[in-house]
Amino acid sequence: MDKNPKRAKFIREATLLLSEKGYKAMTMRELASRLDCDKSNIYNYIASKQALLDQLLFDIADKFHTGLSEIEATSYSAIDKLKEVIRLHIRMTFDNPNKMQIHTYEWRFLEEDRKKLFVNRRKSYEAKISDIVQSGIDEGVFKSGDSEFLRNCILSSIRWLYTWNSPSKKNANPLEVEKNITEFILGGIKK
Amino acid sequence: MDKNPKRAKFIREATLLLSEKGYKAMTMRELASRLDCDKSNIYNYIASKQALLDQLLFDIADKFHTGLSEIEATSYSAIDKLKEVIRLHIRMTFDNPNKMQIHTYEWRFLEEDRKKLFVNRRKSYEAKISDIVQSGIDEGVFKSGDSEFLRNCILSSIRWLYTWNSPSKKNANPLEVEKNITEFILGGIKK
DNA sequence: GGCTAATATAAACAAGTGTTTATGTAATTA
DNA sequence: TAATTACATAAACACTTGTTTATATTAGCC
Repeated sequence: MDKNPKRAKFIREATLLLSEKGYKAMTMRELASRLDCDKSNIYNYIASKQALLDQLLFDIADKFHTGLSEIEATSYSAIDKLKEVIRLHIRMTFDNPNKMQIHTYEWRFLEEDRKKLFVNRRKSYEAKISDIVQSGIDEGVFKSGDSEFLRNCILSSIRWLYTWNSPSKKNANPLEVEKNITEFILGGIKK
Repeated sequence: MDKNPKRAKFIREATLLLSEKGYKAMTMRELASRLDCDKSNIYNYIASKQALLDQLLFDIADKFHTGLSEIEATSYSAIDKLKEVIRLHIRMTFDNPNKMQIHTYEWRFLEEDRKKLFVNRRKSYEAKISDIVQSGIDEGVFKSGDSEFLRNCILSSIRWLYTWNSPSKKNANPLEVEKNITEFILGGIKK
């Protein structure tokens, strides 16, 4: 993945610690001790603590955006597009729950300008999903309602997944989870 | 509410700042400047920053627990109990979105022992809701599935509400939101 | 081997943190 | 009026933070 294996290990450990402690509570000293090196050594790999957060957050955001672009480029129906969005989010979560946690919790600690950029991109991302929902309503396959409101319900239904650590998770594969969450979102829990 | 109006203002402002910045990023100095007083003055109202977080978190947790106890004490059907749980969460969110945000984000900054206690109580709270879902499945009114998994989907569908600040919120009253979210959880979005 | 770049170390810095102390003033109560 | 309580202020303390500097060591390459 990364040319440099030491740098890769650094990124891995930093991501882990960042998700464990949160940006403000994570210290360069603790990160260093996990990497068995001196704190000053970290700056061989990254310019600053803030740069680390920045890189991590925009990396994930980019993945979401390209993922959604691919979905938008298809000629799928609204319902199938939405299913693909659900799949995208679940895949990302299974791939790296820690990064997902960082993505949802830690963006507020970005520098002001970058934070604005991040929030704007997220807004535009979410707006596109609202559009999919809206077109589903227009097509008559989704119940009528505020598409923004529904989109929040939908994305929120998936967001908890990165916290999932119960015994029942062991037997869970992404495909099955995909099926179950899609069923919840589309049909609810009532028989 | 509070006998002491100054103390009440302090609590209000502290809650606000805590939800804005997060526990680690909130400083006693900034809190003081918002209250137009010296930092040392704060300690007339609260023993420590940690005590403030602690009080806030366990206050909300207690409200959830007593709320749920009242629901459990009824002879309602599973579906009506669940509806009441949804109502409880939405009411709490409308009453104080900032406190709700703190409740979901900031518990990890509790001292080790109190954190354990908090997490255990939350687990037991959530287990009770799983039980309601499970009994709904047993009664045959809910689709079959992992009750823990479904409970997470359900609670998550509501959790985003405290972030709600779009224009469409202005015309929203809790009752209507209650109806819409309940509809989403029970019946999904598909027609 | 010699050179360049990557990595390691230890010490220091400047800024910020929660909290305490000591001292004062205003308000309330007796 | 006197005594007690509530509130205010300024200075200091002890500690932690991210980051830099200067220097040493190692590794890869010609």
